[in-house]
Amino acid sequence: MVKVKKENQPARLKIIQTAFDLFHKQGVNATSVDEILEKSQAGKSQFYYYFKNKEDLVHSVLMFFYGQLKNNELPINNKIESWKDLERWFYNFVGMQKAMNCDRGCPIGTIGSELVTGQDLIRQDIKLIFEFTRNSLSRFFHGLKVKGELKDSVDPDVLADFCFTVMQGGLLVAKINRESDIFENSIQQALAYLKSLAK
Amino acid sequence: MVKVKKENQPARLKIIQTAFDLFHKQGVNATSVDEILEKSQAGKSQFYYYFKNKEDLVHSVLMFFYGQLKNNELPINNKIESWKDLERWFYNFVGMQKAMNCDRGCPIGTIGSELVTGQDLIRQDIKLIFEFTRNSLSRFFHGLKVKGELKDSVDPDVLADFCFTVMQGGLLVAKINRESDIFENSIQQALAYLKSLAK
Amino acid sequence: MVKVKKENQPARLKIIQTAFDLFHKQGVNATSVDEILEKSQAGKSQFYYYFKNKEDLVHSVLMFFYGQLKNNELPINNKIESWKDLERWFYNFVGMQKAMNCDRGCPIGTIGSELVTGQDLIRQDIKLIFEFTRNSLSRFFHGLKVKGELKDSVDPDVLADFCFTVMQGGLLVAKINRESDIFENSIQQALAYLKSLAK
Amino acid sequence: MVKVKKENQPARLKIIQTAFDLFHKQGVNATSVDEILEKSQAGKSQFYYYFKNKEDLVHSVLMFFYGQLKNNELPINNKIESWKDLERWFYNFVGMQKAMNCDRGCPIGTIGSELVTGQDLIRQDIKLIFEFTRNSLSRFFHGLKVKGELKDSVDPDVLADFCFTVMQGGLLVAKINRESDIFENSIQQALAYLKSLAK
DNA sequence: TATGAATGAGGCTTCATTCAT
DNA sequence: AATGAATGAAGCCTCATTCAT
Repeated sequence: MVKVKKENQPARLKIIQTAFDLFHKQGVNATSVDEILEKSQAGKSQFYYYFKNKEDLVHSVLMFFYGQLKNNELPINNKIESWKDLERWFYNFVGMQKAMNCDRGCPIGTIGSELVTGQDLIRQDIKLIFEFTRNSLSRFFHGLKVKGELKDSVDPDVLADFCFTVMQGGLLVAKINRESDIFENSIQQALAYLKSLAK
Repeated sequence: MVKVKKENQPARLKIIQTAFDLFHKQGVNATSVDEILEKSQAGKSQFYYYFKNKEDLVHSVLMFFYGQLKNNELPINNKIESWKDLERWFYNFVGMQKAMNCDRGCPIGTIGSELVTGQDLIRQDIKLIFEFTRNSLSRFFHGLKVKGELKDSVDPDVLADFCFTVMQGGLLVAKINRESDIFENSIQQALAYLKSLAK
Repeated sequence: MVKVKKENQPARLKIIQTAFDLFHKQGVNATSVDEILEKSQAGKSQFYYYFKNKEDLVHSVLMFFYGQLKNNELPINNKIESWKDLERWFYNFVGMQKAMNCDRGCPIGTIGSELVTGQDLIRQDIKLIFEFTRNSLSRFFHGLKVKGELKDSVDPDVLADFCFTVMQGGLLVAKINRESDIFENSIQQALAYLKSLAK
Repeated sequence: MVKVKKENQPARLKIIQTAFDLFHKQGVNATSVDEILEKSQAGKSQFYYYFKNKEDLVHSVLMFFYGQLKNNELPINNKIESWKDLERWFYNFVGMQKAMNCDRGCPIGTIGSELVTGQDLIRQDIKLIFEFTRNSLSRFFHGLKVKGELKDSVDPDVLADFCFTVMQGGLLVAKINRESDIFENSIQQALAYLKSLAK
């Protein structure tokens, strides 16, 4: 049987959560192990007890996020079952960003943006998370199609890609501009388009 | 007679170009001043003769890029005058990315993604570059509208925002995935939408 | 049981003692962290494990000195209880200086001389040390007065200030001249004056 | 015939005056050649045209000061001819220091405090300046003695040393404390003593 | 005289990581 | 399972000085 780690490792969890927040705020490269440990009130050697190295921490952070995503523990609606849900899905990102004064982008995209050739483990982690999200969208459009509520010509997966791209681009641009209007304009156009595909 | 300074500073130029390439490849934080100097074959203190500090270099890199952009010295078509041009504009990014094995994203977006609160100078630089690009798109849609070739309800600026967001999102996602299909799918949908707005 | 930390940090102590000696010899600004580490045989990063930065080291050095001063661990007699003690107190400085070929001044005054606006922590440290020394003198003169052995008109604190000033000036001038005769002449006059105040 | 340099070398003079001010404010070691040049609006190479190196600049600064001192171009009264003059001489230092918020000590003493073994040229320069000052005092006390206004037992040179020491000590302590009361108290005592030697 | 560009050593500090206990 | 101490490479930046013109 698998050990239930989380309950017995509060230090590990705290480190992961702190790291996630700092990575989100300032990226991986700008975040030192020391800063993570200081903010998570953990000792220097706890880190290397729980994680092989910094990259392993990034991996763990992503896996932790992925676990929360799958278990629906995040304030992201990945059960998209109606147009209303899709709208909510989009505007939820805007809302989260505004709640942070448009200071941050997508936590995963931020990490992904720093990827360089060779970081294949982390790349795979992010792809996994991205795919999960795209699948949520995909399922929605597939469902519409099955129900005959979408034009025959459209490919549900392609629509999911489109939504995902607008979301990522919007979050990045809003973070840079510290203003979400471009993001919101883009969402509005994307939704207008998608709805135009309804039958 | 006025001295033309830039032409007489090959070292400065070389540093900027090398830095631009390295920032594009691996981000600002992962690029050390030493690496830039080594790759640009410049002496250690040349750097601080020409630039106040690393941030000033980033600023200079962005201003250099902005200058090239304005002078049409980049392989980016910012004279968008037809739907064909718009398509080319979009697919140009795909092509550039593919030429680098989808190893990199937008050079400017990559720098922007690393921004943290307080880096206002660099933020302004990037906003300037982004605005210039959005203006190119905006002008095109404005032109269409003036000519009566666009539905009355649409706002040209909003369409520009939309295109820009798709471009940024697509570049980021393609870089992370090391594959451009999601980007291409998104472009395809974006173009389909935009053309649907034509009268 | 409470752990006694300082005893377990030989590296930290060694660094402080080495730094004190180098600061005394050549001042703070002329002493590099590297030199301190080399001479104290400590690894490069030991330093920043124990001290926040160079200024923190200066602070620690001064606090260490202050601790020694308070605990009477220095070859400075701060129990001045007789005119003989006062004489010894003065000539002790001459003796110490001569033992170093008049190569150095007051270790604390030397640090103080390099102070610039804004270095308030270190300034306070030095003021603390100076005050402690002036208090030793003050107590002596107060005692005399209480015993009726001092003219009524004199203020014991002012006499302490006077002694302290002569000491600081003498140490500085002797260091610069690499010769203590001016210092000794001044001590002689100071003592003559002070004794003339006795009843 | 000797060339009159000063009139023809405004840059050199400006550098020296700027350097003097910066050395006074923050010491020699904390003052970089670059800072001097920036503040004196001189080009990099003017410096090495006029001065062999930084040490030569310090030497030149001291010689410049010495020249001013000898020519009575400084707000320091070195014509001490009465007890009133002596008082003025002392309190003049207090006044100058207060005018700078007790931020600085003796410009020469500050440089002297940074001296290390081997800097013999500069040491000699400072000794020269100090001697000149002590001579001013000496002459006054000698004069008194000749006139029979001083007790027979006193040595005028020793009294000069005493005054000088109090002045140097006072300036240093006042700079460190950013307050001149200890200095003033010491002057008061010194004057009381000296006057007590009058016949 | 005067200039901007170049040099390279060395400054302070932070990094990710490992060791001994 | 956890600790503080240690490591050394590397980070950014400043220094005094010299060169070519």
